[in-house]
Amino acid sequence: MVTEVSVGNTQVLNERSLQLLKMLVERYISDGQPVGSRALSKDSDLNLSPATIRNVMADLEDLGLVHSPHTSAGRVPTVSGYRLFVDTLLTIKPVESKDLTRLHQGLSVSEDSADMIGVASRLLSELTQMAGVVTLPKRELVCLRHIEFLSLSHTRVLVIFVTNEQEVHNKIIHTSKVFSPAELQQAANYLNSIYSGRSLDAVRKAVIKDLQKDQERMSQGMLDAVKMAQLAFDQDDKKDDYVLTGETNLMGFSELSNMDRLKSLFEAFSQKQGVIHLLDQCMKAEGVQIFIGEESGYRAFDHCSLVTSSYSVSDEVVGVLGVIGPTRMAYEKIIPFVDMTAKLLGAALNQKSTAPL
Amino acid sequence: MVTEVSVGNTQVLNERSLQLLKMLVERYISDGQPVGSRALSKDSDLNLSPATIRNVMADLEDLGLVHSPHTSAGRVPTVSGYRLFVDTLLTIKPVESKDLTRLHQGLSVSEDSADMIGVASRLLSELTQMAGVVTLPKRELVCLRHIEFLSLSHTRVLVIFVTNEQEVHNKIIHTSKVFSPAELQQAANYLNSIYSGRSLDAVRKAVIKDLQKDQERMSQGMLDAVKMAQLAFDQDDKKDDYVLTGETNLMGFSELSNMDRLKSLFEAFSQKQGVIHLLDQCMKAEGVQIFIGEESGYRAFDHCSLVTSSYSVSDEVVGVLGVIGPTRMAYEKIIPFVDMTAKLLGAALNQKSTAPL
DNA sequence: CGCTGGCACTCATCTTAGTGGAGTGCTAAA
DNA sequence: TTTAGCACTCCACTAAGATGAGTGCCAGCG
Repeated sequence: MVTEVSVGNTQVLNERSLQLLKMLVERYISDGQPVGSRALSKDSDLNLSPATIRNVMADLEDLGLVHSPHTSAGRVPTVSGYRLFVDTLLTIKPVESKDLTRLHQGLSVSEDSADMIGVASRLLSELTQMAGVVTLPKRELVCLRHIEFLSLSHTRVLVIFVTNEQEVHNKIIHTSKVFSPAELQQAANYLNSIYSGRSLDAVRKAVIKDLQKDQERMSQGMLDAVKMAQLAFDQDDKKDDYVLTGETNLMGFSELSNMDRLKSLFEAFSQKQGVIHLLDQCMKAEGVQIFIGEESGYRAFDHCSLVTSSYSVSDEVVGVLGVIGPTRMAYEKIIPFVDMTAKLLGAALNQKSTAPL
Repeated sequence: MVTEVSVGNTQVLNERSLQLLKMLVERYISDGQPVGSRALSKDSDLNLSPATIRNVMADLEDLGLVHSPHTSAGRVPTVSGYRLFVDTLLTIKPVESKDLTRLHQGLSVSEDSADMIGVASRLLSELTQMAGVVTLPKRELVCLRHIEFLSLSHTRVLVIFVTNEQEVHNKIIHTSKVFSPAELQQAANYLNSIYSGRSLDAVRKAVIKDLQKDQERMSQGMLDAVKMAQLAFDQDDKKDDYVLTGETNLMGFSELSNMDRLKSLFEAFSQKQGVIHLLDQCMKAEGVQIFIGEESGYRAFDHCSLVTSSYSVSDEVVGVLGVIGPTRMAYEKIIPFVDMTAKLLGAALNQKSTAPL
C-alpha cells in the first residue's frame, strides 16, 4: 500500500494528508460547498481536531492541491488536487446493474452503426446526467468491403462503398472521360479484387503507390479504375465528426451557469473542430483518458472535465466516446461507466462487422 | 390610408394612438427599456404633452396592446401589441446591400444541396445575430430522377436513388427472396421507366395503387420490382430534419438569459420534433409567417419570435427557413431579410435541379 | 514534536433602512 | 380635448449592521 506520494519535485505527503484530501474531494463532489475543517474532523474516523485538520489543509494549500475561494470559506480541490485524487486516491465503484442493463438493452436494439453511435451518446448523457459524446468511427481505420460505381451523367459518377461496419458511404466524382456502365462495372470488379479487406487509409496509400510505380504494368482499364479510386478516397472528404447529446444537462450545473462560460462552451460544441482535436488526442491514449479543467488546454473547457475511452472494432481503435461535465463530477462512477460503455459499443459494432456480408 | 383599426370586437383606435404605439414598439425594440410618456412625447412630432400620452397609453393598456412591468415603469408591447405592429404599422426596410451580397456570394459557392442548406442557415444566423433554421427539402415533394439496386448479401439490397436536387439517398432493404444482379438491374430499369420524374410522395402512392389493382396484369419481375420500391420508399424512413445554427447567439439576449427558459429552449432544439411541427405549419402558409411569443403555442418558444418563409424549387414549396430570436427583434429588417433569403435559396437550388443529368 | 483549545480576525450573506429617480394616475383648469 | 401639477408607487442603489462559517496563529499539553 502506498503511504507516501511525491508531488512536484521533493514534496512529500503522508498517508493521513492523502486520506484527508480524499475525503475533502469526495465531500466537495457530493455537496458542492467548500469543505471546512470542522466537517472533515467530524466525518473522518481519524479523531483529529479541526485545528489539526487546518494545519494539514495549510500544507495541502501550499502544495497547490486545495484552495480557498475566500478568507473564511472552506477548501475546494484545485485541478492538481482532482488529478491526484483521480490518479491515486480514487476508489472505483462498479457500474450499477441498472445502468448496465440499460446499456445492453440500448445497444442491442439499433440496426445500423450510425444509429448505434447515436444511441451510445444518448445513453452516456442520460445515465450520467451530463453531456455524452461519441466520435464516428474513423473512416481511415475502417475496412473497405465493397465498392461500386454508378453512372449519373457523362462524367459524373456516383461511388458507393460499403465498409466493415455495414456502413454505406457515397460520393459523386467527376471523371476525366465518359465511361460506359460496363466499363464501370469492370473497374469496380478490379478494385474489389485488389483492395477490399484493407482499411480505407491503406487503400488510399496503395492507390498512390500503384499510380506511381505500377503504371506501366497496368492495362488502360486498370489504370482508369485506380484513378477513379483515387478520386473516391480523396483525403479531405468528409471531416471527422461526433455525436453530442445532452448538452442541456450542463446548464443545470451551477459552475457552468455563468452565461459567458456557457456561451463559449456551446460555441465550441457547434464549432466542432476544437472538440475533435481534443477527442483525437484521447484516441491516441487507448483506454480511459481524463482531462480535468484547464488540463485540456482548450479555454472553452476550462471549467469542465472530460472523461473518455476509446472503442475498438476487431481489436483496432476506431473511435472515442466520453462524457463532458463539470470538474466536480463523481469520477469514481463515471470512469468505470465510460469504460464499460466503450467496451459494449465496440462489442456491438463488432457483431455487425463480423456478420455475413 | 388607414386611419382607424379595430382591435378585438368593437374597440377602435385612431391614427394618433396607432402612431404612438408604433413609436413605442420601435423604441422598445431598439432600447430594450420600458418606454415612458416623456420619451414618447419628445420623440414624436405630435407636440403632445406627456400627460396626454399617458392617457393614450392607458387606452392601449386597456386594449391589451401594451403593459407595465410595474407601477412606475414605462410601457412594453404585449404580444398583441407586437402583432398589430407587425401586421399594420410596420415600415419594411429593404435588405441592406452588404447583406445581399453576402447572401449571393454564400449561396453560390456550395456544390451540393445539403451544403447549400447549411450555408443558408449559417447566413441567416450570422447576418441577423440570432439563430437560423432551414428545413431540409421535404423528400415527399422532391422528384425521383433515378433508382438503382445493389446486392449486398443474399437478401440485403442497397437501394440508391437520385432526386431532383442532385441529392443521392440510400437505404438498405431486406427482400423476401434472393435476386441476382441481373434481376436487380431489370427491376431498376422497370421502375425508372414508370416512376422517374414523379415526386417521391406520388411514387409511394402509385406503388400502393399498383400493388392493389394491377397485380394480375404484371409479370413476376415487375411485381418484384414494385415490391422492392415499396420497401425503398417506406414512409417513416428518415424523419424530417432541419439545420439550426447560431443557437448560441440567443444566449446574449437578456430576455432569454434566464437559465430555465434557456434550458427548455435548447432542449426543444435537440428534441426537434416540436420545432419540426411548428415549421411544418409555417410551410403551409406559403410566404413569410411570423409567430410572436406565445402565439406559437409551444411553451419553449414563449419568449421567442419566429420569422419564417417557405422556399420553393420549380414553383413547388419544398421547405421553410427562418430565424429565431427574442420577441424584441427588428421585425422591419428581419422580415424582408428572411423573405429574400428564401427566394435566393430557392433560386440556387433550382439552378442545381435543372442542371443536365 | 505533534496535537489541541482558544481567540481574534476576515469575509460572504442576509436583513434593514434610506435615498433618488423615473413614471404613473388623478384632478382641476384652460 | 388637452394640459399642468401633484401625490404616489415602485425599482435600483447604497450603506450599515448582524450573523455565521471558517480560518490563522499561538500557547499549552501530552
